[in-house]
Amino acid sequence: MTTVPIPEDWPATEEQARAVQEELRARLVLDEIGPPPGTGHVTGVDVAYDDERDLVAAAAVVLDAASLAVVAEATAVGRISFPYVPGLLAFRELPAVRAALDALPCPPGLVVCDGYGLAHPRRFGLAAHLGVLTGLPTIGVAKNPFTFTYDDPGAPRGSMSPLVAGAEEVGRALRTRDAVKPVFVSAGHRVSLDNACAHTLALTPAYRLPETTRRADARCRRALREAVRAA
DNA sequence: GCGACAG
DNA sequence: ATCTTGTCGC
Repeated sequence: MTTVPIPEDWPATEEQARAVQEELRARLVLDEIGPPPGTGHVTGVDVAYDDERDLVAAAAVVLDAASLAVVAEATAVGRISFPYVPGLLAFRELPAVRAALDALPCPPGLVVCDGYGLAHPRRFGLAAHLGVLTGLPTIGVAKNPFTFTYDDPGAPRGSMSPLVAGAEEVGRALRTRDAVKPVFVSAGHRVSLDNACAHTLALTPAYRLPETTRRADARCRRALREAVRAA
């Protein structure tokens, strides 16, 4: 387990945070397909909080993309860097996520975020932001449609429908298990939406949520309990 | 102005 | 995200 550093230039206000998003958005790479599913590494990242004690814990869990076996993992614990504000989630989660990724003993490959990438008010959600900061290929898989709309996909696993903002397709509602509520996939950095959906299906052989996020969620919660116990 | 709103 | 009991089902 490592410690989370809060960057010196981290925004202190929502105003500054929004300005950072507008600026970094220009560096987002959207013309790459990304790595093919089932090869190399796939890494899940997630964060847990204890607002009372001002504690944050993040985990990065690396899976072998073919077998979905855990290859490596790392955790980071520190202080909360930003409040939760819809549209500014990245400023709350990124310092901890980056610290966990930096502590990994091997390359993460594709990174799967718990949240959105392009599907965002300014088209620069958590996954897009993480991708620009690290250069890594990233995608976002969220549990809720946020402010976007969609038509319910067909019942069979693999069915999908566009997640839209007005007339723009910002992501996709993807059914990962038969007749179970869909997940909401969006491209992050250097990965196409089609490929992001293919990866999500490859990561959901048994549950609604990707194995990457399930593993990372369990791991960061444990790291948080241990940090609370020690504090 | 009011309500909704990833995690 | 987090607070929380039982309960239905494989």
